[in-house]
Amino acid sequence: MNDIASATETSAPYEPKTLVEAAYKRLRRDIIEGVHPPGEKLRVEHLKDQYEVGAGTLREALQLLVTDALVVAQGQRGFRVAPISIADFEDITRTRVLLETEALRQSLARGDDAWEAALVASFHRLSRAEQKLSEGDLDTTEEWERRNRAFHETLIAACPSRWIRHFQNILYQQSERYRRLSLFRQPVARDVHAEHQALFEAALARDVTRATSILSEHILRTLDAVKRMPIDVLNGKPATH
Amino acid sequence: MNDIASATETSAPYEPKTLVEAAYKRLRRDIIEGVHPPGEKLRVEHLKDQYEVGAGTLREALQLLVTDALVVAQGQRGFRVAPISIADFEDITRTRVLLETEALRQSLARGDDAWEAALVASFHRLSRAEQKLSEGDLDTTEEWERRNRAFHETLIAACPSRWIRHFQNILYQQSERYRRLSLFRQPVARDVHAEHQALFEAALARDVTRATSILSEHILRTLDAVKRMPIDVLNGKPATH
DNA sequence: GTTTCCCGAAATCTCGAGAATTGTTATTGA
DNA sequence: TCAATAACAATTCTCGAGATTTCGGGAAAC
Repeated sequence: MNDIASATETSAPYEPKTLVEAAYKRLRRDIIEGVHPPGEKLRVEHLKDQYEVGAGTLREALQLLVTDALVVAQGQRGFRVAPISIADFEDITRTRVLLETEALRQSLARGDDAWEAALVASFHRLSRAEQKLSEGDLDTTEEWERRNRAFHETLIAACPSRWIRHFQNILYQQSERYRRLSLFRQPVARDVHAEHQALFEAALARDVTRATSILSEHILRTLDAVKRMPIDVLNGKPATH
Repeated sequence: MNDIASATETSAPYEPKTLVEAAYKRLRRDIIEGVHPPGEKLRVEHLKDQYEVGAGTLREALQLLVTDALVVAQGQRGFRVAPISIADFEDITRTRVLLETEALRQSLARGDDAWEAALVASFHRLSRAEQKLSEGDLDTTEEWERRNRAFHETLIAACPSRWIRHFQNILYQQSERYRRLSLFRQPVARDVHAEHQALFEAALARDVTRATSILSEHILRTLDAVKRMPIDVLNGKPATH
């Protein structure tokens, strides 16, 4: 089978069988979480010690990250963490709406009983995490991340288009980076659970118009949060400065 | 600036400054043109001689091709030319319609005088090539390829979304591979020029509905051609067998 | 006749060192 | 004091060789 985006696939707990992939995953995580802030120069000589691999191996991992547009390679001047900007995030968000609503449309048209069951299950898991979060248990933030992503993935899981899902994965990854970088300023806020609940019910009812409408606004709402980001973050400074 | 897709950008005559990029470009071309048929195993040891680079260098070039989904990397079992299938091409085509019509919509809404001028120019160049082609001059096929792509790129050039254009580039590349592989059976056919003419006029008139409609059908029509491909091509055999 | 196991060959993956390019600093001259 | 040039240092890019893993054929066992 033509397994597009095996590199960015996250649904299956894929076990990295090579050092390149292992380094790739660790690097990707560190970039998304802001350990390597936007614009930072990624020197191979320094990073190969930190990630405990050879120089050539790390280079390949960096090339893979260019795929996800998390790293940019400049001619003969090495690698750099992809810069960020409000315009870019706006682009990401609007394109995400375009793709994700189409995916949802197709998913609602094709989803069978098994899909419905999976949706109920993942919504339940997400609800539990959101409940704990609202009770002040901040340790579950990490877990909520995963369940949130899982819920959104399940929503469009019945979409038969591998390409749409592939592109959607890349964009989700990108927006996640922006969201992480803006988190410390805009903690959780919003009644996200209510939005998820409405989305879930509309999906189960196969109300395409309503579901896509809710999903659009759900995604677009994150735009405001990021637009209020402090400027120094956009310039690639570390979040703590 | 966040230069997404520097690897797949083709509009600017980007000069490869590193051996990796040079090998990447040559390999990509050979894969699209069918020199390396779908499913073929890409052995580093053999290819490094053919492309006159080191083993590590070629590995990096192959990793870059994974980005474009022209090559798939399997765990510890090396690289392979991405397989093809009718289902995959159908997916590619429909997703292309989704993205390219949206891009055209935005482009028509934003295109200024300079864009109009560029569109007139590229359409003129394309028309000339199509005229020569209809006169039986088969040497211009290569040139027609470029001008056809240029025309379609100019159409959506005023679309401000880098991400949509990025994804569109990838999909265009993919569909080009399918088209090349099916060429020997379905040479040129269709009155492509008439379609281009109608598309051009609708775009100049800023008739969004008409333009997107024509573009959709224009893209979808290639589906039929590929669906009539001989089966052995789909199985990854060389086109000459 | 079919399956299983084992071993050799081939290919992949990984690493460190050398050549080429870029960015910086110091020196010279006006 | 400032601009231009030249040498230096740092980093990137490239290459070939060694360790690990996978693939294929053949013999033995059931």
